[in-house]
Amino acid sequence: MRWEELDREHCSLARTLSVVGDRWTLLVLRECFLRIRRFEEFEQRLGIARHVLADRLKKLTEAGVLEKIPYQERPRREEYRLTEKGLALYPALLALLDWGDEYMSGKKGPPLLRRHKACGHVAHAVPTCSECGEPLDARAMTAEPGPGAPAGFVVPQRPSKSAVDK
Amino acid sequence: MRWEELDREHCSLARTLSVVGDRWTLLVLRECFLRIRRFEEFEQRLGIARHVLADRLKKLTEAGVLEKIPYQERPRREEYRLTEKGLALYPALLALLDWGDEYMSGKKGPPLLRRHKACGHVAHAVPTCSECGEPLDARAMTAEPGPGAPAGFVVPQRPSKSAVDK
DNA sequence: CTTGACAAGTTCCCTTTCGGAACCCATTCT
DNA sequence: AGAATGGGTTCCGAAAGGGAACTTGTCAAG
Repeated sequence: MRWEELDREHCSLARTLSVVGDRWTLLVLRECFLRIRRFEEFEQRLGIARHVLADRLKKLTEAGVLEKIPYQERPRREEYRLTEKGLALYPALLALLDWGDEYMSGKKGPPLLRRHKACGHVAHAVPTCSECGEPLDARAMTAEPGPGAPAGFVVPQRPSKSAVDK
Repeated sequence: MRWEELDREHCSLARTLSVVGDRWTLLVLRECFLRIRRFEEFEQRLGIARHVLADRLKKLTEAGVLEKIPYQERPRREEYRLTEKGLALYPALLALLDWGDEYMSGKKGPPLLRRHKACGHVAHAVPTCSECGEPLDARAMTAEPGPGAPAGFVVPQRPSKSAVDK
């Protein structure tokens, strides 16, 4: 399977990854959420090769995650800003960040803390059920085919037949 | 910046991406959460080149996200299972999945629905504040240096100086 | 008028990684 | 003995990435 085929997969994760599932893309988005908007700023902060940066910004723009907004004419210069679609990636970034804080920090602890403006506490994100509000974990959900499922789609429900689930 | 340098970055997102920030790795993890555990199963379901799969499984195992568990001796065969550290990636996968459902589904809607066992409803994840329980979005948080911050670390707080924030 | 600076790319070359297919190896089945 | 099974490794050509130099449009300084 190639990159270009990913977005035709019948899987929302695969489709998401066709947009953001790349080495640099999520780091570019991290910068966007930190209010970085200009080509040179991205380049200097990330140490990314310029043509790779140009490619990622172009793809993110085409995907509707970023938009180019002119901030001056003559010479025309544009900066990149998150769209609504891009802002909606925040929960995903936050979840990855929280995992890194928890499992990848050194002895000293996480390098960056996030404080919830509304309550004033240093906080992390807890995924909760949109319907009942209870916290969710890996085993709290079951999968089932949805309206966009291809014909004959099967959701694997059990471990490999000869394996005994612990 | 190269791959190998990513895990030395003072950023939890970069460190997380040094483990899972690759084209295939998150798809391998998707399969893990669907209870796929064996080399051949991963290969057939993903259509990934075998040596790339071997490499990703090795790296995930070394990172402590998966562990190899023997399911038979003579010949010795092992399968890959999520560790606690791996299971803790569920919120991140779920957030990416939900974003894909929302923004990348075709007209027909998402291909796979997730039902919350506890309440019985089809649901998605809502990130909420660990301290006050309110839902979080992109602008609800501020960043500040934490205990693991490098000396002289600066959190960008404002847009580029000449830009007017909309 | 020429030179320089700036921002945002683009081009070039060389190295690394990937996709696809073939091959390997220990063990069991027929 | 020969084929099958599971989990890899090896090889090749193609694609992507790293790094540096070059381009373009415009203004400001000398």
